[in-house]
Amino acid sequence: MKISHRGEYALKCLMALSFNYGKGVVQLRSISEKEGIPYKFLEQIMIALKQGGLVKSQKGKLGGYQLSRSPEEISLGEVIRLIDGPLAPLGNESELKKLVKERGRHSGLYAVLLDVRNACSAILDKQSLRDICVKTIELQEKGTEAYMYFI
Amino acid sequence: MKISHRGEYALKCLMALSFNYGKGVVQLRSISEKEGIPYKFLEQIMIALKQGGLVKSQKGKLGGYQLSRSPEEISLGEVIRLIDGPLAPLGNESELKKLVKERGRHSGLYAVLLDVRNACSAILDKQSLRDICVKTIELQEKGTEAYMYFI
DNA sequence: TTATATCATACAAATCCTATAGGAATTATA
DNA sequence: TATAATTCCTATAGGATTTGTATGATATAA
Ligand code: FES
Ligand code: FES
Repeated sequence: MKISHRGEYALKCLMALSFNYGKGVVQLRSISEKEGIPYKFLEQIMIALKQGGLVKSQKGKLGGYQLSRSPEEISLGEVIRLIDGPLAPLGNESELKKLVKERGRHSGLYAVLLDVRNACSAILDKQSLRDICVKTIELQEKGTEAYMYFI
Repeated sequence: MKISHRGEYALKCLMALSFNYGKGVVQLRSISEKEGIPYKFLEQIMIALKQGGLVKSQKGKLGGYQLSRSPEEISLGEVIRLIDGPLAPLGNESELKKLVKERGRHSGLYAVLLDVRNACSAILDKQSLRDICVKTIELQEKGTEAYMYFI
């Protein structure tokens, strides 16, 4: 698995929406500027996130985006799969399983790669956007409020 | 991390050399045909593996390649790093560590990505080429000898 | 001398990624 | 109603990366 710029932008943007969950919509312009993400590029990413059911939008003036579920119901794994594909170093879970079962000349190799994909999934499917918020806040120095986004 | 065709070819080729360790050199033509790897592409990959110190070559007629260390002294991690770069979903270990320590707006996110890279490294740096040989043989049906390469 | 292999570089083709552009549709507000 | 601000949608350019081919040089066993 590899996280592209596109994927990193998506994650950062969703973190911004997580910090603002329950406070209405946030506009892309604001996120784009704060995170240094090219505006028109971000627009495309958000369309994908919307089609994937992670965010919902409000059109028109004063429109914007918000999470469509609470941050604790969205895992990192779900985001990364949506934007950058399977969480495996090669192929995907079922493909790797098949290669192992075929018992070919490299089944041992694929078995280890399947272990890797399972280890990655175990972490990324467990960590929710909310967990990341908490972790980030914990990592801040006491007294700093760098994690505050748009309030 | 993502394993490219190039990386997969390298791993398969090194497995062939592992199964033949101690029996002299193996020629690329043979590996290329058996594994379905484009011959001239494989040549390039082998040069990289040689420069990385994983294999040594014998030139001229009856030449070929062999592992420069025993299969148990070469880890999957070392191979993948050499061909496809760092074992992290984003950047590399020291870069991720730095991003976490900076305590920026996304330190929590990078902390989890560092966990992922650590999980991947833990597996791939531990598994040696010999381990893969053993695993592959174990996965074969009794009586089959599909793992036998060039004997 | 010949056949066969590695070594090295250059380059072509295809694919993927990043980013930009232009405009349509929608909505709040003056 | 007019205007401004925003999401929505598609096309496409440019660049980077990956994959593979071509050509020839060099080394060595027979
Ligand atoms: S980071 Fe690629 S599968 Fe784990
Ligand atoms: S497979 Fe990409 S870092 Fe684990």
